[in-house]
Amino acid sequence: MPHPAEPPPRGDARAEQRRRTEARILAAASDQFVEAGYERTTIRAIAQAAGVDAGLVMHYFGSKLALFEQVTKGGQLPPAPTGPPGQVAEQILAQLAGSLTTEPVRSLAMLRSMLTHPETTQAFREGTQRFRAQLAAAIPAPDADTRAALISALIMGVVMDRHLLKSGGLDTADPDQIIALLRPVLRTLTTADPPPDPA
Amino acid sequence: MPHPAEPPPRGDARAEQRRRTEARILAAASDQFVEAGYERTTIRAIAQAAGVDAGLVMHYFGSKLALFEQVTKGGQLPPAPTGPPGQVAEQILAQLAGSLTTEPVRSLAMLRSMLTHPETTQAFREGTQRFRAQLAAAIPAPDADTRAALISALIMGVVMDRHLLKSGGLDTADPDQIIALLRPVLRTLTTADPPPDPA
DNA sequence: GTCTATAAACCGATAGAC
DNA sequence: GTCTATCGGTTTATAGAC
Repeated sequence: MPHPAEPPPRGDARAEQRRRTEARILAAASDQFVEAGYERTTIRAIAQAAGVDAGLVMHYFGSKLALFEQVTKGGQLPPAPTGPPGQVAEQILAQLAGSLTTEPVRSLAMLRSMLTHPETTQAFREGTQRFRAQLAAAIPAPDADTRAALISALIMGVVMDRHLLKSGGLDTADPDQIIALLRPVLRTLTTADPPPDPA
Repeated sequence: MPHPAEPPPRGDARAEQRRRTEARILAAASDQFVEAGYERTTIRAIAQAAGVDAGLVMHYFGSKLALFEQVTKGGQLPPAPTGPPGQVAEQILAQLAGSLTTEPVRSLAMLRSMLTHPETTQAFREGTQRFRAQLAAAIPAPDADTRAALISALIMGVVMDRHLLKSGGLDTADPDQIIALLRPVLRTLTTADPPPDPA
């Protein structure tokens, strides 16, 4: 990834240095926010972890909230589960399988502060609403809304337990086993009829 | 103290007055902790909501942490899902039905601060582990541990979305509808293997 | 570009008056 | 039993030196 938008003119050591320290601060901030949440994370701790001064962090990002929003920017729920009704379950399972192995840092930062930081609560709420709406549209059932809400809550609980709570249940389990156990569950929730009647 | 939990003998207006204000403070603290979590809740705000001074709150409960522990004391997950393997699903559904309607204040206070307050994280972790162990013992399957962990995560996600996140999905849904939709899900997770899907 | 010094606000907790 | 006054610590954020 050479230069995405603004290619630094050749030999501009200043801008390059700034870009590096800024990235280092951002990485340190991500770790802290994911680990301790918004309130308990301090600018001082971020600066220390990044090897710089606290004033510099403020000078780059303006405020603690702005830095947090930079970290969580784009950390929404996965795009969309649109598709043919029969394949919705498999699409969700594929997305979840990815979430179980590779940790989406932005999403984890949002998840951690979801319950205690008002702005994050609202952001997550809106993301969940969009996710549910699209998912419900792909479920052919009169109570599709509630089904989509349950699937959303299930995914949230699973990801949260595995990556944040680490209670010893899902964080040590095999992802393939989790997916295999959730397959019939998601089939049940995404299809209308409980009795197996393939006609 | 001769009578710790006993009602004041008779005519002891002082003790009665104290008991009342103490209960008022405790109620205000519960509200604040459930609503805003441990970090954002302040002793001053609790005192103001209770109509007393901040110093009095400290004088009664000693510290903010002690007050929080008083609020969350006994706010664990429901006791135990022991029983015959065929009835485990129904027992869980019955417990969950109760959690959906009547709000367990102590549990909600724990849930709110579960991700951001270290002591609460640990307490919830231990409670979850006990719950999972007992549940897994009642599931006749080689991967009972993972099944129990998924059920635990599902319950957590559902209760959290309904009472805390209030994203508009499960908080507005009918409890009976939620239970009905989760019945086949829990049957699937608590029984080893229904006959493979009809092809 | 980076750091030092400091301002301004808020917190939990303590001591003591009434 | 309840409240006033205050201490000591931590926080974000700002202003300016190097």
